[in-house]
Amino acid sequence: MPKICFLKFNSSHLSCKRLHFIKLSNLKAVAEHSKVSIATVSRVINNDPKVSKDTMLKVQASIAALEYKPNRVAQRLRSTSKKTKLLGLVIPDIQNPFFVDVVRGVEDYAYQNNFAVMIGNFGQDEKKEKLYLDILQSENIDGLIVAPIHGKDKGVENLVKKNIPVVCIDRGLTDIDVDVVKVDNEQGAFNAIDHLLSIGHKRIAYISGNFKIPTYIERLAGYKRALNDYGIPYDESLIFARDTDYKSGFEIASKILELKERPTAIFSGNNLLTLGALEAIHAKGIKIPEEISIIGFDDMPWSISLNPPLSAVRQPGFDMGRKAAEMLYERILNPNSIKEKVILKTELMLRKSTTRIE
Amino acid sequence: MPKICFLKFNSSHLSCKRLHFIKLSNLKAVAEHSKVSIATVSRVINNDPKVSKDTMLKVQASIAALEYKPNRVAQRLRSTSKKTKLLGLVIPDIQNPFFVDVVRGVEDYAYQNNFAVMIGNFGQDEKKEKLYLDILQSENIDGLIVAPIHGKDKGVENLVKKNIPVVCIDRGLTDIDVDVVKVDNEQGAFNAIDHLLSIGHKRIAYISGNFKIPTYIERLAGYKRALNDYGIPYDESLIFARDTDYKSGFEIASKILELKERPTAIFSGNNLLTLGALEAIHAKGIKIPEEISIIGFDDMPWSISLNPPLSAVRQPGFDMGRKAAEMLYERILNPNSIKEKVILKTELMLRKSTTRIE
DNA sequence: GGTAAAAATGTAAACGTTTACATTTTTGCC
DNA sequence: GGCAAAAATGTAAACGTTTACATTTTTACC
Repeated sequence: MPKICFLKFNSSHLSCKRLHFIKLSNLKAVAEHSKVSIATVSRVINNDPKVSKDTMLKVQASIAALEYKPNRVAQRLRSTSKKTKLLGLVIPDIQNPFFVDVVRGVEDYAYQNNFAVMIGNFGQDEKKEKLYLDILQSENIDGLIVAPIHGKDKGVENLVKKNIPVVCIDRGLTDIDVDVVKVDNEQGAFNAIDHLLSIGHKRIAYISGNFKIPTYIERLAGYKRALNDYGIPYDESLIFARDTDYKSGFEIASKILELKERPTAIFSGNNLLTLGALEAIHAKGIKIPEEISIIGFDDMPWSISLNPPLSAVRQPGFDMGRKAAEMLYERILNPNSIKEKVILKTELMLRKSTTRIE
Repeated sequence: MPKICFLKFNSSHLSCKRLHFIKLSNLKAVAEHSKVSIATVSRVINNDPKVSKDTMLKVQASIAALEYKPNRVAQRLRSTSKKTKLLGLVIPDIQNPFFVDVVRGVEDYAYQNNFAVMIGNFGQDEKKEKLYLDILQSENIDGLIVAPIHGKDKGVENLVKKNIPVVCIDRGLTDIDVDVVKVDNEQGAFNAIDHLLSIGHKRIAYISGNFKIPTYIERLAGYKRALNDYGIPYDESLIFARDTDYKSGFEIASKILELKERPTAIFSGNNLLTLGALEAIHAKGIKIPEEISIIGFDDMPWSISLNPPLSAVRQPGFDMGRKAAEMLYERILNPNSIKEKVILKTELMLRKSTTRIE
């Protein structure tokens, strides 16, 4: 870590002429300005059909003149559920470019539909996730998009039970019926391992995230299925699971590279793990793909600029976010319809980090 | 773009036993439960000293029993300014890992102080920025952290004029006095160019972001100063500015590489531009650093895993975010104190993407 | 035990909306 | 022009808090 230096200086040319507090205009002000009741103004704002064209125009003029913007807090307080236009989004790790894509997808939809988004990033910390869930509830959100910390996430379960619209992304909930948008993890992992096997690899290490997260269980299943298809016995000593971050990737890969019988390929379970593993491999001066092949789950925009260009299982993060937002909107409008599971396909992006052996 | 397939199926084992609508408890419920007035309950919640120990305990028991959580929306509506615990954060591009770090820094502070954060990502789209500023205002935020779209950002100026606490990050505002946390861009760029010059480069192309953004003007100044120190004339034909994204980086770099008299080094103005430029260079099969050197502004956690490990000017994004949040908190508590500018240092991270020539 | 001051509690009015209901105005028709 | 129905508008009560002020209870002291 670099030393950081805070240079402070104060702007001296300060002409602090008591800022005359500009009061935000409210319904009442508009009502007075256009000489109608606040109810009528409210109706104009909400496009209520039963207001005459004349008054509508008049009120709209006043709104423009006073630069009136409805107070969303009051709106939200008043109208319990519906049309308060606030979404919650709770994700495990905003450093993971995959979730950044998800955020962008959600935000894209939200922006188009005039929703605001309140984001909580819990960094796989269950207490933090709980806090964010509580806060979002107290903020009267219309609905929530969340990647539950694990399959039995009580916090998320509770929201669903309270009938708050919830859409899960990336991972579902095991004990409760809920809308989900996820990826076909099993098939995605299968494709990656299948490819490695097809080019001669037999000892393939798997750097996984924590197996409490359903995603990683599914990916392991794909790994096993591919092995099974090739008649290769499953060797548990090649499976490594810890946290889902850069550091773990680095440390696990370092350990793998020290193994007496070193695997010829690594499959790494997410973005950050892959990047950590790459650093470990480079640090030891081991050549990719000549000495070891690697495929990562999660593609990144700059995968092609890595050393070497990385082969990866691409997940459509943006689409996942956007679809989740769409589904949430549906759910808000229609709280009692049947819950839906949407499974998106992955795509194996073959680049230069894998090679045929033997 | 891969084709995306939506497999839909409905969960059939749906046991939709009319969820008995769990009503969230409110002050009134707690008051009744503990047989005091709502005012007293409110006092307990806000740690008002003038409530007797006995009642406090009694009320706290009721709060626990009913799982009461204060409604933040009502709190925010009622108490104009202060203690509503909501921050706005408006950033230009969440795909840029630098801003992700900033977000993390802000969120880190917010979490510790029980603030919620409402994020808007405007993608250098002025209309979108405007919308987010409006929304956040209507949400009665306590204060705003924002990277203004340019130095004369009217939207942000207006908020400041309305006396809403604002801290600018990454870039300031030219016409108005406001709190700012930024980086010494001029020196950062100077260091990079100085290093390139010191190892013999003379033709150094600069891929910049849009010069309406103050950051890029400052970086250009550093570029010029370094050139000047070495007595090398400034050649405007080596300066390229467009949008601040991956695509621009790719396209500009492609153009640079076609130049009859090709520069021996590239200095690229941000993260995404660098990544785009790298792809362009790799696409043409040009070797870094043998055939061309490159230094980027903005370091990334995985810079070391790029091909080759990238030399870069490191900005402390996390610290910037955290410091901004701290300053905003100060500003909220103390709206009329003197505005502050905090300038953080950059650090030149030398890796393998530059080499001595001649 | 009576008093005044201090401490604890309660009452009710805000905050800026939405909306059921009541009231007024307009319309169409004879 | 008178009438009923339809359309437009207004009134006032909510939503869940905070807080100034009023009231009650406790404390301390003689």
